[in-house]
Amino acid sequence: MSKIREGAWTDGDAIPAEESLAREFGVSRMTVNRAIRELSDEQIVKRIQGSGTYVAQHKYQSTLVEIRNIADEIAARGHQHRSELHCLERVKVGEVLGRQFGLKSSQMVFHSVVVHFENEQPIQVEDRHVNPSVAPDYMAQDFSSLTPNAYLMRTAPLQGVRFDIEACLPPLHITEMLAIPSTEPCLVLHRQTQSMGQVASVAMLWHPASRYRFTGHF
Amino acid sequence: MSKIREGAWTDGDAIPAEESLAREFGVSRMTVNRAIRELSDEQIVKRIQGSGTYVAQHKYQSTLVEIRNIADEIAARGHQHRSELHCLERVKVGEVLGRQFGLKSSQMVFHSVVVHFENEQPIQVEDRHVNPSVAPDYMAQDFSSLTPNAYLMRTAPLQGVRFDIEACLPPLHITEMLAIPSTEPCLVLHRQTQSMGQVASVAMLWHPASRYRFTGHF
DNA sequence: CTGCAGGTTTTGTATAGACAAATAAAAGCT
DNA sequence: AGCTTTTATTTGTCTATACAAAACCTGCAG
Repeated sequence: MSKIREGAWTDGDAIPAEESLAREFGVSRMTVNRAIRELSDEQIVKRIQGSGTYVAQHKYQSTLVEIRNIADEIAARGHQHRSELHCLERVKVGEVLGRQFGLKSSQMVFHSVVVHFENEQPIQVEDRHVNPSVAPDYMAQDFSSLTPNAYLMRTAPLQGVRFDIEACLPPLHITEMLAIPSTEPCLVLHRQTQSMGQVASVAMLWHPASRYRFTGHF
Repeated sequence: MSKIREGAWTDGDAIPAEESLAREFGVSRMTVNRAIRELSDEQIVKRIQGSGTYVAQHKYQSTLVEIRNIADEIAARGHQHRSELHCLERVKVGEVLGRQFGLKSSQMVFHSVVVHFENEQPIQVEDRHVNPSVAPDYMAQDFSSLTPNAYLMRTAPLQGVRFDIEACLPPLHITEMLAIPSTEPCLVLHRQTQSMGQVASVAMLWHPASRYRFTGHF
């Protein structure tokens, strides 16, 4: 009854009032109310009493690993975020990654390495491979002002995520970027995102054990 | 308006009809309908048109860290589970744990340490403290046949969970129980469960990095 | 006793109307 | 201009009623 907006006006900020929708579709306001309330339960729209209802950007999140910008996460803690681009290139995807992307090992993908700082302390190394057919302009982005994650989120609508978390003793180049001793373990989030029916991105996110943990509740 | 059942008739199978509830509380049937529908959305009750509404057993699970028995998890992989009880005692809760439990540091709690094996390989050290007022018979259980987790799940209805995941270099006694070198990091799940309005249990689950990872998708 | 038909109960959904509560906008005052 | 007060808009909630759909129950026919 009210799935018109799925493809249509997915803006960021406005929806007609209940009464106009009721008149437009020839149903009662209670019916519109319930429909919109259910959309609100699903976090698809946000309602503010006295103001109106606004479409919310879809925030895919699981209890634990919500797909959210590390920059936003740091900002939410009231801290300062900065990132350093260490690498941005086109590479052959290779055998192992190729299987994850569903590509032949000779095909090319984008590869970026970004280090994220929280209050000038390195907190995450983001080693990411991106499917060019999903984000063809990936290489042209300025990743000092926009994180790769944020760019992908806005470019390709997220359809699904697979991830796993493990503890690792990091290789040398990771310890250097994170400025930790080689004996300190890392918490590694391996994340594969899907978009437009393909694997959009495969990322390894390295966090120093002493400065990072995943947390959640329900 | 309809939180009567929280403490009351949590059976397995029956609730008065909407109309009787409406009469009982002096509200309209639509109001009752909405209230019960919301309970149904939360999976607290199950409704069958034409039949009635029945209270459902709660199944708490998150995408990643579903509160599930490690024994079941291992069985689901087609492997064999065995556990060793290393410790079962009453101890003073102390300062730090006391804060988590909301108890005074001099009060007593139960403490158990169990090592879980998958195909005879140690895979988890479960170091758990339990609130006696939630599970007074905890010490009398036979934890070789039933995991502490399984016992708590059946004894105390789960209301909420807080957890975090970190990477740690394990202390010596953990490396011994897991039979790993002292240089191997551990993936540590720290989990606090709530039940009957109190903190029921605080657990630290140690997993060797080489043999365990958390995984999920959505 | 079995099987089918019809009636009853119960949930599902929709409607029009009313008032409360929160926000936003406009008007008025200093 | 800056502030306060009033007004309008919009969502939140509840009500009483009506009919549809599914499951259940009862009685009748064979």
